[in-house]
Amino acid sequence: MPGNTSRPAKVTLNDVATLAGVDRSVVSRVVNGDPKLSVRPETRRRVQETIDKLGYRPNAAARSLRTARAYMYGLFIPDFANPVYAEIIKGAERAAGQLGYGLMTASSGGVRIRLAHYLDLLGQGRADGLLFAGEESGHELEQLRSSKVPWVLVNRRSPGSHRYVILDDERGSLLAVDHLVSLGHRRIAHIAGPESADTARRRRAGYLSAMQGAGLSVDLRHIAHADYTPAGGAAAMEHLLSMPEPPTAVFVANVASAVGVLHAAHAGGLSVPRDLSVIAVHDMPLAGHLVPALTTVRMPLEELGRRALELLASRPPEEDITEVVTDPAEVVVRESTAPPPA
Amino acid sequence: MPGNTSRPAKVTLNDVATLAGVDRSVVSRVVNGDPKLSVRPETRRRVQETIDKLGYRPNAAARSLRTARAYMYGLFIPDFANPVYAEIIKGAERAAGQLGYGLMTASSGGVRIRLAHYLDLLGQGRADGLLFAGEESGHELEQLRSSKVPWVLVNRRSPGSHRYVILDDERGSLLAVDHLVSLGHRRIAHIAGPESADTARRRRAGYLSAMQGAGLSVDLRHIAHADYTPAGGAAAMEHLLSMPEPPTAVFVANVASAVGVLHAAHAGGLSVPRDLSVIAVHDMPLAGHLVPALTTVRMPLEELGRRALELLASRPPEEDITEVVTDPAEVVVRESTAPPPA
DNA sequence: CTGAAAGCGCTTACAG
DNA sequence: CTGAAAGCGCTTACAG
Repeated sequence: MPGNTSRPAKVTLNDVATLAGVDRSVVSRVVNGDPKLSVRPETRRRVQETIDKLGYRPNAAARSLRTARAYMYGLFIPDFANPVYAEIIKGAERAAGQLGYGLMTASSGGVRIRLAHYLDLLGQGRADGLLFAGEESGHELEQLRSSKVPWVLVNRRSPGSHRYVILDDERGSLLAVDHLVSLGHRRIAHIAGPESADTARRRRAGYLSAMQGAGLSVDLRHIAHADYTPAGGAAAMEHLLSMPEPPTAVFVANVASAVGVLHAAHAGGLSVPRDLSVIAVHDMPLAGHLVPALTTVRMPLEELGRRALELLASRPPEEDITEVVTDPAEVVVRESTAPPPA
Repeated sequence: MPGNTSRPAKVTLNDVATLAGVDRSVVSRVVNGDPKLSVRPETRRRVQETIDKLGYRPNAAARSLRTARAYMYGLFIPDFANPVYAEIIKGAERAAGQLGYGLMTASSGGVRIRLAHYLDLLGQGRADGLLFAGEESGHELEQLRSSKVPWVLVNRRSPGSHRYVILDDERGSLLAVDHLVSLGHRRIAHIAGPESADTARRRRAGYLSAMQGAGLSVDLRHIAHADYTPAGGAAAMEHLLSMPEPPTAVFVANVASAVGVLHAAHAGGLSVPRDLSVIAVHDMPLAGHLVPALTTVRMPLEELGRRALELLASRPPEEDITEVVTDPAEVVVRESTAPPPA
C-alpha cells in the first residue's frame, strides 16, 4: 500500500508482544499496571521500551468492548453561551482527566431532539456516566431515568431524585443580603430566576430568611422573577422601577440578568450605585468590567463540577448522592454597591 | 443475579436474531440499512419489530472495533468562558448530529497537559477527526500534526497549514469601518486582538484597507493591541485616551474587549456615544444589554462551526481545505455609535 | 434471499 | 514467572 510511509500503520498489542518477545497478555498487564503481574524487571523494561519505540496506544474500542466500560463521562449543559457553566466544565474536565477518563460535553440546548440523540449515543455504551447541569424539563429527566447510564444532577435538585450535587445557594444569598444591609439598605428587592429553576428557589429562600434575620420586612412586590438572561433582568428591573416606592438595592440571582439590570437602571435615569445598589450571584471576569463594575458573590463553581464528577465516578448508581458544596463563597466588592441615598 | 428486574440486561444482536428467527448478519444489515440486502418485506418487518420490542441498541465499542471508526468527532476550544465559541459549538453539534455522529467538545484551556490528555484519547481511536478552534501555540499544533487523526482549524489559519475554515474577517472590518465613516467619523482607532492571533491580523488588515478605501489616513498610534478579554480592552482604551488627539470612534476586534473599552471610557469621563463611538466584531445577546448597548458586526459563527465539521467529515485527510465562510454578515446598530462631536 | 465464518484488538481467569 | 485460549458484539465478503 503506497503512502503509508508518512502515516504509520496502526500498532497493536500483538506487534509489541512479537517485537518484545513476550505474550500479548504480558504487554497488556504492563500497560495496565496489573499489580498481580510478577515479571522480571528486565522483561518489564524491554516491554516498556518496545511500547515507546513503536508508539503503541491501546485501542479504546477493543478495550471498551472487552471491559464493558467506555472510560468516558458525559456532561450536559443547557447552553454554552451561559458563562456560569464554563467553570463547572473546567472542574469536571479536571476530575475526569485525573481518573484517566475523557469528558464529552454537549449542550441539550432546550432542543429536545439533540438530547435524545445524545442519550442514544449513551445507550450505545459510549459513556459510563452522565452529569446533567442546569434546568431541564421533566420530560428530559424522564428520558434520563429510563436510560441505563448512571447520572448525577449538577447545580439542581429535582422532585423525587436523590442524586445531586448543589451549591449552598442559601448561604450565597445570605452573604449578598448581609452586604447590602451592612451598607445601610433596608428596602432590598430581589430579582429571582425562573420559578421553575431549583437554584432560583433556593436563592429566593435564602433572600427571604436573610431579610428576616436582619429584621427587615419584605414587600412581596419587591420580588421579581426573570429568566437567567440579560433581557429578563432588564424587564424585571423596569418593573421594579415603576413601583411607587422603589427599592434602594437589588439582589440579582445571576450575573447574566444583572447585565440587563444595569442597562435598565441606566435607561431609567438611575445612577448605580448612587441611586441604586446592585449585587449578583456568581463571579466571572465579565462582572469586573461592566458599567459600573458589578459587586458579586463568588461561588465555588469549579469545585462543584469537580465534586460532581468524582461522586459520579465513585458511588454506585443506586446509592443516593445529596451533597452541598459550600466553600469557598465570598462577596467580591466592586463599584455597584454603596450606602443608600440619604 | 438479583436486582436485574429493574435494570434490563444488555440486548445484543444475537438476542434479536434468535428471537426473530434470522441470522445475526441479517439483523446487522437491517439496522444499518444495507442497500445490498434483499430481504422479504415481512422478514424485515419482523426484525424491526423485534429490535423495538427488545430495545436493542448497537454496541458502539463493538461497532468501532469492527469498522475502525469511532462515529465521534472532537472539538477543541481554548476556553468555554468565551461566548464566541458557543455559536461555533452549536453549528458543529448540529452538523455532527445530522451525520449520526457525536461531538466531544473539550477545552484545551491553555493548559497543555489537558490537550495532551485528549490527544492521547484521540490516539486511541476515540474520534474520527478533530476541529481545532481558537489560538494555540505552535507546540500544540505540532502535537496535532503528529497525531494520526484528521483535523481542521476553525476560525484560524496557521503557517504551513492548508486545512482551515475561517470567516471573512476583512469584510467584517469593512462593514464596521464603513458604518463609522458613514456617521461622519474620520479619526477612527482600532483595538486589535493579540498580534499572535490570526483573526486579529485579518481584522487589522481589513481595518487598514477599509480606512484607505474611505480615503482616511491611519495614525499608527491609533492601533492598540489587546488580548481578547475585558481587561485587555480596558487597558488599550486607557492608552488611546491618553493620546494628544484621541479618536472619535473605536473599532474593537471583539466583544469581550469591548466590554472593557466601555468600562474604561466611562471611567475616563467619556460618554458613549456622545464623545466616543464604539463598534465591535461578533454579535451576542450580551452586547444588546451593555451600557450603552453595543453596536456590533454580526458574523456567521454557527455556520462556521457547521461548515468546518462537514468538511472534516467529507474531505479526505490529505486534501487541502481553505474555505472562507462569508454570509451572513451585517452591522447591528445599537446605542454605542453616533456622529462625532461637533 | 439468507446463513456461516472470520476477525477487529483487547483482557483475564486459568494452566503450566 | 509466562503463555494459550476464550470471548466481548459487531460487520462483511463469501458461499449457497
